[in-house]
Amino acid sequence: MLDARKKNVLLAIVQDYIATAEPVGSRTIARKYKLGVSPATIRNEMADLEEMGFIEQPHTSAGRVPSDRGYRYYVDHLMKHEELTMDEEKLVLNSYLSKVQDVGEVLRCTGNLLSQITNYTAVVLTTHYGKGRFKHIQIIHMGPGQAMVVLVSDSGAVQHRIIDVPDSIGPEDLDTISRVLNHKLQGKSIKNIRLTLIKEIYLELARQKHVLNMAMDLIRDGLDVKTGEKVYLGGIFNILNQPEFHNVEKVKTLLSLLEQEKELSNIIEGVFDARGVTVRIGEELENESIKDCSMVMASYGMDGKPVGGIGLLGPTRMDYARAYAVVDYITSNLSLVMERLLRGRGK
Amino acid sequence: MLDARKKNVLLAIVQDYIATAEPVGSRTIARKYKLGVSPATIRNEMADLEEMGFIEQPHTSAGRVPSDRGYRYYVDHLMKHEELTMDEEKLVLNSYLSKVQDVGEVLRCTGNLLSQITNYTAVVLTTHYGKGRFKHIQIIHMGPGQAMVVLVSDSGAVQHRIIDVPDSIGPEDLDTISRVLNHKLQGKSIKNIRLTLIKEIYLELARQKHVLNMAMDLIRDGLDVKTGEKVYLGGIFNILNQPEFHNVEKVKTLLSLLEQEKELSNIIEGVFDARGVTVRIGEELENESIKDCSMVMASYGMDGKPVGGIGLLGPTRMDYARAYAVVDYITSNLSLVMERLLRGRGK
DNA sequence: GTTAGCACTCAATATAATAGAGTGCTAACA
DNA sequence: TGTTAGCACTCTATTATATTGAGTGCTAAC
Repeated sequence: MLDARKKNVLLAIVQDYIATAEPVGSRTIARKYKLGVSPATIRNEMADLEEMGFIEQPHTSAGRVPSDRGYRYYVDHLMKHEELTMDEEKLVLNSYLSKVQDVGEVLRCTGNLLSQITNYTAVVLTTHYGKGRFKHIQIIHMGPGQAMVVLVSDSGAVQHRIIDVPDSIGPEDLDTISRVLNHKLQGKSIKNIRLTLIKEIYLELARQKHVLNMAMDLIRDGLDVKTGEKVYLGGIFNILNQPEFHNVEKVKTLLSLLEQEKELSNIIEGVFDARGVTVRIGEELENESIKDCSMVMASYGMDGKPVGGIGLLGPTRMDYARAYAVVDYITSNLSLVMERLLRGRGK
Repeated sequence: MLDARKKNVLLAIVQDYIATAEPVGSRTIARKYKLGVSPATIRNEMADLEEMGFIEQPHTSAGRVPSDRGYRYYVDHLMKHEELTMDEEKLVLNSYLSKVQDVGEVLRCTGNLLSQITNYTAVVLTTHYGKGRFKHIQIIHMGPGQAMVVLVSDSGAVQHRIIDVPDSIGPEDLDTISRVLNHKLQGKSIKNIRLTLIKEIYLELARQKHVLNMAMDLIRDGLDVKTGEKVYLGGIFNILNQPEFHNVEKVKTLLSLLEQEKELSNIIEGVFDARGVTVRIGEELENESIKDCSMVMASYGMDGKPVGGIGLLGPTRMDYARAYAVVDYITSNLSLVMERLLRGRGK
């Protein structure tokens, strides 16, 4: 599709623009990238590349800038895949070693790591709660009339909630209910708990009438967990270091997007089914307010099933090779950490 | 200290500047605020006020702008206290009614409310975990070799953590340990748990040797909770709507502060002991990067004891009267919500 | 003590001039 | 036929220069 020299010119333009954020002229390319031809020749090639839609000109007397399509071609065909430095890998491993207490903490830490290493804004997403499967429930008696429900899903999400209980119900009753629920709910999809189980619970607990009502209430209200995903952000203000965001209006539209977690999770969920790292460039993100941005994303998970995703958000001019390497390295480690966390060291 | 007319002039300057963000000239005051005197007279008063340090001039041919000291005088002596509109109060109450499941959720919601109503950036802080007192612990058996520790403090914070346990320990053993710990730790300060209890636990469980080691490990590692406060932010990007932040450099220093949770919590913790709403203006915040900002803060709590604080961050030119009213209204409601949440409806 | 009047200051805006980077095209060259 | 030197042209960015206008401080009169 593109002959070797055109590829080289495009590569030079993309690399130079990523590095300098200045439109790239023919002379610069000839000087810096030694393609063995004169600026005039390069100008001809550039005219062709522009006609094909890979680069564009901000105005007549400026150099060329890659278009979304140009970046896409770069990512798909020209980009050299990088690796992290030893130091960076060590940083990641150490962070994970010291934070393996709690899923939320691990994800927050992941967001910070991502942004710290890359200087881009990081987005970390946990999967929709309702998609998980039931793992364990425990109702803990905390005092007269008060109890706490703790619900754990196989994706590692833990929900807790304080509820009121009739004074007549003691710790043993709560244990009974817990046991029955655990038995009945094993492996069920959390989203469907309410629908499927009312009858069964009824039969099981019919003999202990005073406990029954409580259990029913619990299923109706207590398990009505918030089903939203959770989004962790890291390095929000990193984006301000990019020259394309020296204008406050742009920053505003971007930040207001970052506050709408719904939008973000839609974008990232779109790549859950993809293998490995996915890059969405500019308009490919299909969102007006970040049409000048790109996102490098991947999902993490257990046993090959995704339970969440991470993404790096930067200008379309971002360093894709580096972002790609970082996202790749971190997702695979994150998946390991999650498995260890949810299954215990032995397994 | 200031005669009535000077007060009126100062009030006019502060109000006008808060409303317009433009330096206020003598003519504007005479026209808009009908003090019954001519611009020339006002100029004389302004010269006095400037000499006293209440106002300053950005440059010779500009109007006057309140100084930190001017705002301070305004807040202490001139400000009229406002109330929220019915609609706003309703909004707050409704939000709280629908979110009373979980402390974290309530605080996140509070951050959003604050920023939504005021258009300033909201900071919501929970108290230092170690300062709370032990309320309940439960070790839940989740499968062979795996258990979850749930720790609740009287300030409502809940910590959960998955731990490995020896395969030889079954659910009943975990119950035993839970029971002993609950008994021994009742009401103790969480920070001191480790120091005070090792001996006692030892005596209590000496007979059940196989459980003892596990309990010891738990005390040593499992209860070593993260002691940091938690900070919830709302409406970070609201600050961008203020004309004083049209310059990206300022935004950057501010946002980088907002990412340092430590700094923020120090500021807010400083007002935990104060009754009611506290206002810190500009340099009073003692932090270089927000010397052009002010914060309106208050603590919320139970039984008069603070368990956290909230704050509104805006430019020194912020609308103190309104921020004051909002912070006041929301802290008192938040305190109620927290009490209800942690004690159950009846009490 | 108050006020009108006026010269003065200084940022902000508008206007013009200049420099410089980069292009596209043409014509000559290998 | 592909490559290249040369050159006129375009357009932004920068700098220099006027112009405007809000607002002041001071003085002198009321």
